[in-house]
Amino acid sequence: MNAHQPDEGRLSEAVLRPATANAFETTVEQLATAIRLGVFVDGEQLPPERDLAERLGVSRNTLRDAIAALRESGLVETKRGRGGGTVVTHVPPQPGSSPGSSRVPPRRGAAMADALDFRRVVEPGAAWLAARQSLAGDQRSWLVEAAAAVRAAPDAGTHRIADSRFHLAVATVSGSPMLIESVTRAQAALGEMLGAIPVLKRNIEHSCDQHDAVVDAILRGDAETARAAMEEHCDATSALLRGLIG
Amino acid sequence: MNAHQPDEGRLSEAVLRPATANAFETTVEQLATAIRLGVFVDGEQLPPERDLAERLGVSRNTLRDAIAALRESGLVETKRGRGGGTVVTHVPPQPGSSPGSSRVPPRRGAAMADALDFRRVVEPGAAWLAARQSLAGDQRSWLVEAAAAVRAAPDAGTHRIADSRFHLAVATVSGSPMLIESVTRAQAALGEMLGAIPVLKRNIEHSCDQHDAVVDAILRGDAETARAAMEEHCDATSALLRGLIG
DNA sequence: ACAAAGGGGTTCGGGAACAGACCTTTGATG
DNA sequence: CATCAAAGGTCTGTTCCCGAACCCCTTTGT
Repeated sequence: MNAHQPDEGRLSEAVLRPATANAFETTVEQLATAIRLGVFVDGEQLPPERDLAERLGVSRNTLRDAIAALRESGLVETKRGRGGGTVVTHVPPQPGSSPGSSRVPPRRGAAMADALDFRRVVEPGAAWLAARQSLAGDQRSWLVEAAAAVRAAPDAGTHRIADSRFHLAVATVSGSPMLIESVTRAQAALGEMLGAIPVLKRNIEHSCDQHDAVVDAILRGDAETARAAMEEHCDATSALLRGLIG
Repeated sequence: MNAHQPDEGRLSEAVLRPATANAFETTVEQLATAIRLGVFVDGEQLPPERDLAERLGVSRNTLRDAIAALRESGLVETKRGRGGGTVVTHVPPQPGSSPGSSRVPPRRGAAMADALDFRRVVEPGAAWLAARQSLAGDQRSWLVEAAAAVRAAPDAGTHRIADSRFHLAVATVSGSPMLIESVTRAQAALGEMLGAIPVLKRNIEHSCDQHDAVVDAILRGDAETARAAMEEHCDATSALLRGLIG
């Protein structure tokens, strides 16, 4: 109300964030996201509970509850005894099988737009930064393989996971933990919607070409081109998604 | 170890984040950061405890403990009764008064580099996005005033706060909550170090000119120029900071 | 056959956070 | 001057979560 400081409440509203939800839900969310993004692939996975709990900064008890929840959702299965453990049994759903695409949650529209904008900033940023790093040999081949895996994906579900893995790989080789987390959050936020994109052969091929362009530029150390290529890529999927929402 | 999936552990290591610290510390950190970044200016501030607690997603009890901690650090003072409340009493420290600049924490080097990289991505991104929004009149004047306030700052401490406020303002008008949070985190991570930059008149003037360039481009809706200007600005302070570390 | 080891499964006490009601101070208002 | 309302201050029962020890299952190696 004071003309001298017209921004009085705005900054505090924008900056003060609602902190953290409870540990159990956070853990479930985190693991479920990791699985859906393909951080853990199908088959035998997941570190022992004691290790995983420590890495997630959560007690083993809480972690176990979270795993139990995942088990009841059919995402994982658990076996006891030596050599046992929790394995991922997630077959990604094929889009189109559940034609609920038109059921756009009323309130989520803003969140979607936010995630798209955010992604459009951080993913090209990660590509740019990655291109400026001097990458080790295994990192270089990792990128190439990740891009190839997307192209080789036989069906829509596999494609979705391979795509996430590619984007996370780019973020990871950028070497900035804060950027990695940001890309993860963007991917997680978009995950559901990206799975709803109708999978046309043309779109996929185009997308793969863009991946290759990104990898190529990163390997050449051409940061500006890497960023531009990733921007193009984000804009393309962004356009598809916005079309779905209307 | 498996040649077929050489990235096995890498992604999970990169993606699984250590979750949350305890609520009390988080709240203290959040409020202290907000104050040091100038979200709450000197004089009378801070919403009533009940409101603030709700906005931070924390119980009033915990919030009160946090405020008590701030009070003992001399950041705020509290008055009871109607019209009372908690007011900010923070005079930002003048750099150079404590010549501990050379005491670079041994382990923090990596975190610093991370924050600088991250900022170099998200701040220009925010400027870019802000330029693409159709801004309301009060938002436009807010930007102009924020930039002017930096120029008008009489001393180093005031300058520091005005600078944060400017960058947060840019992020805010970008309209993306996820970006706002990212910029906040970057500013918070760099806050201490930025305060250690020797304040040469030349640097400050240059910095202000860059601010103006950013605002100008945003107001003109020239996204690419806005981003380029902000990149230049980030690179400039980045160079100064890296010089301090060696 | 047996023991060792590497996993998951279970239990329990203590401490942190929460929700919500209630008390106290103090400026404003009639 | 009396009263009210808007703040901070206090108390209590409950829920969540952690830490750590302990138990049980299964494979592997001798």
